[in-house]
Amino acid sequence: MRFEKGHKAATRQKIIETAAARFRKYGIAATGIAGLMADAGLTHGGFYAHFGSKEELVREAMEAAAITSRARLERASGNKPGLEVYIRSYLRPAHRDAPEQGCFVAALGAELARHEPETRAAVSEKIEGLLARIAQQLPAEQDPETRLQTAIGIFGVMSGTLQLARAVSDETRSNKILESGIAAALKLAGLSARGGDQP
Amino acid sequence: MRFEKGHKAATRQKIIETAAARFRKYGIAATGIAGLMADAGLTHGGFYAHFGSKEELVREAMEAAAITSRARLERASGNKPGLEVYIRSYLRPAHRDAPEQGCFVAALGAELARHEPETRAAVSEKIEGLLARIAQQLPAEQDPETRLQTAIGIFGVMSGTLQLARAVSDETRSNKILESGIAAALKLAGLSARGGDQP
DNA sequence: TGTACATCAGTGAACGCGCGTTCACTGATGTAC
DNA sequence: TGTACATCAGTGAACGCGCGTTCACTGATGTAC
Repeated sequence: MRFEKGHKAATRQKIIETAAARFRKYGIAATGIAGLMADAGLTHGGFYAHFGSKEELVREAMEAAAITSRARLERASGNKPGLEVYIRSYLRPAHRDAPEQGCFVAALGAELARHEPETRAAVSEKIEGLLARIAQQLPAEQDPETRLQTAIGIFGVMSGTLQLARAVSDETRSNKILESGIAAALKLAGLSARGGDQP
Repeated sequence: MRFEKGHKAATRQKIIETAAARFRKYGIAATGIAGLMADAGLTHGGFYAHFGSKEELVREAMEAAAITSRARLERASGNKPGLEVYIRSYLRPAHRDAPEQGCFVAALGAELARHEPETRAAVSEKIEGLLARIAQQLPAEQDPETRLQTAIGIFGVMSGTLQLARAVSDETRSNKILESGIAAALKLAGLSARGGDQP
């Protein structure tokens, strides 16, 4: 072969990662195959040697993006107050300003809900996994059902306020939204929202 | 004139309302002018007699959609526990299943964040107005700043969990997400989350 | 009251463009002899 | 060690299609005489 072993797999991975970034930055419908492939340093014709369709790439890219989200949470849970670190990291201005490297739910949630059942199923699975992982970070004395319910509220407020912060154009007001999101998420998690008035 | 007085204004309104529905249902990028005009019972050529560009229609349609959101809140605040009625109405399965008539933030939040500054400014204004109105429903003893912060958390969890509920394909799990969203929003609002254990 | 003309909301063909997808081809390398 | 051939990841022209936008035209009505 004229390419070293593993070359094709590496190219495929490159395309997936480029797509995961572009989809989150510009939206899926607004991202074309040709531009995407050019971004990955290739021409558009080669695309179908790697994927059966754009939709198949969407699925792969969302799985890749979900790994990032999972890593973000796992990095945070190394610390003692893992959930608080995760919440604060998620609602940082840096995350708001870099959707291409950020949470795929906040960047594409509404758009993914309109995709094919197969794509939605794959996305659902990733979301449920993330929610379960957040639930694991909650105090163990609560029953699993309650913890999952709390986790849903926490993640809902996180992705919801991140989107609000991205939609609002004035930066000061946007920062205020992020702060309010942190306060709300911490309150739901039963963590101090005001810097130490609870143990 | 060969059309009765007010005919053009009525047509314009028809286009705006059709667009407001289609944008929320299919997304803005995925909605074409021709299909939109056909839906409104017209041909595509007439579009530019009413609007300077698609982007201008987006702005108009979002303002129309915001009026719906505002009406939903105002209808709820006629009742005594207005905010609770609003929260429960927002997180109903019927709202999840009919994005075309629902909240434009949950349906298009992430996509709107990618539009032109002029559009974003118009959308921001609507969002801030909605947040202020929610804040007004909160107990008056709190200072305005705190109430706004709480309102942001409440609306964040509402739109965030509605989107999660739309993204997750299994209906049972989706309903559970809505329930969890209600519980979280009520908790943030200081209202009973478990059916009456607070006054 | 009856005809001629002005108005203008809406029509539909056409514009250049980018979309997702297909396919015959290229050309650098590995293998066979 | 040197040549001939097979491999196959990537190329780029081409497909039909729908996009946003433009524009010459239609035709029903209101107004002028």
